[in-house]
Amino acid sequence: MSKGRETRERILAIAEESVLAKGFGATSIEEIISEAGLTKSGFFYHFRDKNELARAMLERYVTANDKVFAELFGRGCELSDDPLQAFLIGLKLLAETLADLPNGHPGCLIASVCYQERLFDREVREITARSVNAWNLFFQVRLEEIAQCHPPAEPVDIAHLAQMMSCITDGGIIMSKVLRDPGILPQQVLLFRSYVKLLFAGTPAVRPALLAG
Amino acid sequence: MSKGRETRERILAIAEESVLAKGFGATSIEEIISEAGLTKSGFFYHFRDKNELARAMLERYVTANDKVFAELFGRGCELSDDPLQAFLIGLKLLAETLADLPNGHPGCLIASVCYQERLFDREVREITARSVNAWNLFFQVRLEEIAQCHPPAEPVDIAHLAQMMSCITDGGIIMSKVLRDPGILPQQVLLFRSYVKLLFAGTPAVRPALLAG
DNA sequence: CATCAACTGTACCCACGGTAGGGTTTTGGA
DNA sequence: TCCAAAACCCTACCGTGGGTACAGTTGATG
Repeated sequence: MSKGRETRERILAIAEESVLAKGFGATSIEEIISEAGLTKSGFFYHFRDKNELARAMLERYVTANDKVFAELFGRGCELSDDPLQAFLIGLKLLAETLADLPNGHPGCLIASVCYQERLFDREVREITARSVNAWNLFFQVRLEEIAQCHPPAEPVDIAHLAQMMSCITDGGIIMSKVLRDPGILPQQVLLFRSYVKLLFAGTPAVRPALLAG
Repeated sequence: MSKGRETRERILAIAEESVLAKGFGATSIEEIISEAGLTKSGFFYHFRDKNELARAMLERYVTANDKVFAELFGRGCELSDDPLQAFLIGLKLLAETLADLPNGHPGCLIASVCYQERLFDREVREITARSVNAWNLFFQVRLEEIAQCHPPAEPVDIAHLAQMMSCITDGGIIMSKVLRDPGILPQQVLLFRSYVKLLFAGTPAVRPALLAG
C-alpha cells in the first residue's frame, strides 16, 4: 500500500471509531488529525469535506462487512450441501465470530448514519440504503433456496425474514452497547437461528431433486 | 399545566424531533429556540446545559413508551385469559399501532443516544440502561408465564427472548428509516410474533391449574 | 404592593468546520 | 542521479454555534 493510501486508511479507521462512539456531528476533524498525527491541510488533501469522509467510511465499512458475511456463509456451504444446514452453520459461525470480538461489536455505521441522516447528502443516504438492500438480498436468496426444499411451518414472507436478520443484528448491537453486555448480539443471532430452525427444520425435507425433476 | 411546564414541554418535543433526525451533537440550541419562539436565555432558564436537556428528553420518551406498552398488552390481557393469546394479541395491537403512525416511527431515542454515548454523562447512560432493562423485564415476566403453561418447542432462554423484542423493535426502526419504508417495523413485530407462536403454540397447552397443583 | 417564576437583551469567549495559498519533504520512475 | 508528482506542513483567516454571565423586564399570585 502506498503511503497516501496508508494515511487515508488510518484516517478512516480513527474516524470510524470516533463516529461510532460519539456520532458524526460530534466527531471533530481536529480530533481525528491529532490522533492520526497530521495537520488539517493533510486531512483536506485526502478528503474534500466531511461528507466525502462519510462516504469513504461507509464504503470501507460495507466492504469489510460483505467480506465477513461471504466468508462465514461460504464456509457453511462448504460444510453442508443442504441449504438449511449450510445457513444454520453460517449463523452459528457468525455468532461465534461476534462472541470472540474482544470488546464486543464496535457498532454499525449504517445505524449511526441513520440517526443523523440530516447531516448527510443524498449520496451518503443512498449508499446506506443500497448496502442494506444488498445484505437483505444476500440472505433472501439463501432463505428462498431453503424454503424450496423445506416447506415453512408457518406462512412467512421470505423477504421480511431476510430483513429480520439485519434488524436483529442492528438491534443486538444497540442492546449490547446500551446494556454494556457484548454477549447479547451473538445470543440474538442464535435466537434468529432458532427461529429459522423452527420454521424450516420442523417439517420433513423435500428433496430438491424431486422439485427439479 | 403552568406556563413554565408548557414551554419546557414544547422545547422537549422540538428537541426530540431534531435529535432523532440529526443526532444530539448536531442539534443546535439556536434551532430549537427559534422554533420554540424564545431566546437563548429562556432556554438556559429551563435547562442548565445540553446534558440536562438530554436527561429530560429521555425521561419523557421512556414514560411515553411505557404507557403505550402497558396499554396495548393490558388490552391483550383483557381479551384473553391465556397468557400466550394475550401476548400475541398485544403484539398484533402493537404492530397495528406502529403501522398506523402517519410518517412511520420517528425513531428511538435510546438508540440515538447509544450511538453518541461519549457526548453524555454517566447519568444519561444509566437512564438508557435502566429503561431498556425495564422493558426487557416487562416482556420477560409475560414470556415466563407463557412458558409455564406452554412448553417451548425448543429450549430457549426466556430473558434472551425478551431482549429479542427490544432488538427487533430498534432494528426495525433503523431498517424502516434506512430503506424509507415505514412498513418494515410492524412487519418485524409480526415476525417476532410468529416466532413466539412457533415456540409456544406448537405444543399442547399445559393447564396452569395442573401446575398449580 | 411585594415576590417569584418566567422570561428578554446584550455582550462575550471559544471550538470547530472550512477556505486560501505558499512552502517543504518524500517517493517512485526515467 | 534527477525530476516531477504525491503527500504533506504552516500560517492566517472567516463564520457558525454552543455555552457563559449577568442585569433587566414582565405577568401572575398572594
